[in-house]
Amino acid sequence: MTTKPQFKPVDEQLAYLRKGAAEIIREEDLRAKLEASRKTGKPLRVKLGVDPTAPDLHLGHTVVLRKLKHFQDLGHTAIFLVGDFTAMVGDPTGQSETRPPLTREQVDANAKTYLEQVYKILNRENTEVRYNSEWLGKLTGHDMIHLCAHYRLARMLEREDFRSRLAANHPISVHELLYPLLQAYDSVALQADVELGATEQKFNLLVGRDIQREYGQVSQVALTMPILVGLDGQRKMSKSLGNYVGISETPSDMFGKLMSLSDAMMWPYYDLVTDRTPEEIAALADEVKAGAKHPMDVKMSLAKEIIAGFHGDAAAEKAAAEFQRVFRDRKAPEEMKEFVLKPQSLVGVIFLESKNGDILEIQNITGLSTQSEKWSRLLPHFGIVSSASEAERVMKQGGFELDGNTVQDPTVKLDMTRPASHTLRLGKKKFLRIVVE
RNA sequence: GGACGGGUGGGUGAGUGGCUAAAACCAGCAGACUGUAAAUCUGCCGCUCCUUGCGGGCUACGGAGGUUCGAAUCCUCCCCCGUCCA
Repeated sequence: MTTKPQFKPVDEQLAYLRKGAAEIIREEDLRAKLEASRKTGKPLRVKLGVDPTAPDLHLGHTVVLRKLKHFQDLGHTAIFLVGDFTAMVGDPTGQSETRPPLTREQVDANAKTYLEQVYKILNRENTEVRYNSEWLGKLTGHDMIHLCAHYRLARMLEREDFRSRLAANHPISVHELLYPLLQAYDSVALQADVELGATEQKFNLLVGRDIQREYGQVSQVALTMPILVGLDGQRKMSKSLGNYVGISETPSDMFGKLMSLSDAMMWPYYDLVTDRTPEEIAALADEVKAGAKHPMDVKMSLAKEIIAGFHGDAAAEKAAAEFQRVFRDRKAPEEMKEFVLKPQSLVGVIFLESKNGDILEIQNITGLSTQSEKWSRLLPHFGIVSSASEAERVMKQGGFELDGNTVQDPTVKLDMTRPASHTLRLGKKKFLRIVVE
């Protein structure tokens, strides 16, 4: 029953693995490893390490995860490494120079939510999940010194982050120098054949090659994936920049965000977050160029494809239809956040009940039917603006619609005397339904 | 340990006693135009109150005090960052 795993021909595997990759160091090494594994029937050990610091995954994270999945598809061992120990060091990518150390509980919780999301891409059964505290936590002072002795400061400072920070007179803490070494040691502990990472990880991956050699192992292959540019078309996709598409977002949110990509930007997305082959993508691009296809339609296909991967085909179709409805036909979406208003007796208190049952009690709001009440004060409670000032601003600028009519006067009243359903629109994308009972 | 430079709104970064809620740029938001694009144009862009006005109040320039009618700007102490010397 247990037959030796059958690996595809090496050339075929290589072609698949090369797709979308920024760099493979070195490709000959990878070929050699693939050949050896095919001969012995022993799968390659492919490592991808993450910091359990960002529990909300977005498309940017999936680029490299998809590559890990490719290895998995080919029968190799996907090792998903949770850097619970290194999270305390913080990869010095310059973005956030000082990170507060995470507690054990935070790390565990983050790792758990991380994994749940990762399994939307990786095959749960065939994924080896490891935590690097397993071995890093056991290193003695002696071990640490031994590890550090294998690397030179000058080489460490070659790293772009360090170099530029040094040049710009920005602080570098000594412990940050440890990060690449610890990550490299992970590869030793796991006996990794291949390590994946974004291009910004190149330096760290290469340190892994050196350190493995120092510890008497065959150096891993470093495979880097391009960084996915965010929705703004400028900077790397990241949550803090707000230019991201989260993989747990609703289909319609994802759709809207993906459609806001500029036409030029959709091609890298086709490359990095869909399963289309480079040939297919090139053909599509030609058709658009020749005018045979409308860019918007091609972009819609892109959005549908991405969403289908996370939510299924039906949900993707629905999101597409919804998009047409709201933005092409300029109608309100079918589903939106809904609040139920219940005037309480004669006193000036209103209970807002959201659809999912949470009840928000708003004190001192004397009801939209009275003189003094203002929309600008109410809107922040619905969570669609952050402050009353902001709400008032948006209203003043004509970005507020009540039942299809632009309303600029914040004191306009809502008829609370009889039950009704009101649709409210703020800006381009924010909709809300208010039901008066 | 010594000498020097620096810490300003989400970011970069002006501002050396009132005219500064704080230039400029970026990001963000709204409107127009569109294919919800992108680009462009216009406006907004701390919080809050109302009589929505070039209105009132509050908060804000690392922290705590102080000088002054008045401080991001001056003084004292503290914290943090960097450079050079050792």
